[in-house]
Amino acid sequence: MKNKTARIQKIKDLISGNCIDSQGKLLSQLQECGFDLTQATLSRDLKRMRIAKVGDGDGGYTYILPHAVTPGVHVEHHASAKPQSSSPSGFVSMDFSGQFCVIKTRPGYAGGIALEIDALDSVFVMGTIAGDDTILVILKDGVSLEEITDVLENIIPTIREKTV
Amino acid sequence: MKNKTARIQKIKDLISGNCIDSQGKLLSQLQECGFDLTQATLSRDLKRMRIAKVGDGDGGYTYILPHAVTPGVHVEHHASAKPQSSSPSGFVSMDFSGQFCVIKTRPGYAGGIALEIDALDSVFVMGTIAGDDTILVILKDGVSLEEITDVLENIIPTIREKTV
DNA sequence: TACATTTATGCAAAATAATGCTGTTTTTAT
DNA sequence: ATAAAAACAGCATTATTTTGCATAAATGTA
Repeated sequence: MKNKTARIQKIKDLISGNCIDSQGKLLSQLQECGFDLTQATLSRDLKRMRIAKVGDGDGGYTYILPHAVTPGVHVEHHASAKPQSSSPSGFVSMDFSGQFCVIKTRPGYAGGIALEIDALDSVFVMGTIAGDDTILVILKDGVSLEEITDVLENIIPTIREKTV
Repeated sequence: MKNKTARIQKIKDLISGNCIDSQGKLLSQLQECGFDLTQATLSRDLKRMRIAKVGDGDGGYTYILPHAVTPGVHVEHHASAKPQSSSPSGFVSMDFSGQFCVIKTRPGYAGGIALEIDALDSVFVMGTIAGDDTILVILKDGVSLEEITDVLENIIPTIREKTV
């Protein structure tokens, strides 16, 4: 076996960092990084990792990391030091687009979580508006998904796993 | 064109209700339901809808809607269970601009209608926030008036006549 | 240690999915 | 209303992904 664990980690990095639209491309990048494998193995890795290829809304495709899938529990391999969700147990998912970010919560939690976001007093956030189970976060012009995720991660540690 | 809107809706129903692991199977089911299309068209539909195929954690694959299902109970909407076009009598008007769509309702109806919109689970809608007589629908970047109208028409048949 | 099991992989073939091109239908603009 | 543009969908073909089979590496067991 040729270091599967490191490979898996690298795949995650590549997927989340770049726009990859085929196993062939991903394979090349992995090989450039020194991993020695074939496309068949990669296909099996992706299957196990529940990584999927989806339309990117702009004519192409892109691979994405999984988000809470119904059957079973998703086990994070390198469990590591993620502080346990001390916070908003009401958080459900996050979606980003343009100048906004929409956070879905369990019914009734939106207001509370919005307050926490406001309290962060981030320069990236212009403001929030909360309903019962949805929060609209209005971002400063030009803020990226990466940036806002970094901010929100402070109160929702698991946010990266739930971002659509 | 052979009723694309209905087909799209049916695809969602099938995807969320069953475990489908290939376009071929999905195609068969659609055909059994009376839809006449080819695999090529289906492939394009899935791309536009951002539906993805992922490992199901049990040796197989399954197609999933882009919005992860809320952990816990997942209520499937069968065609029949669709919030009947009770033509929300509370609907008053719709206004569209940029990445938003504002729906005016009769006092007290906003929450209910927003729920119906959420239930559509449309790829075009990031979320909704409802007050007492107004619903703010946050759209995915780039969604057109035409697209969102098609979606909302499912629950508000008369929407085209009331769009500002 | 020696043997049985399980897990990983490569290879090549099979199965699936994506798309270029083209004729139509539907919209939009004039 | 008519022309021009955009959206759809089929067919055939190409590209990509998945998998059966066989082998090797790791793990478990007596």
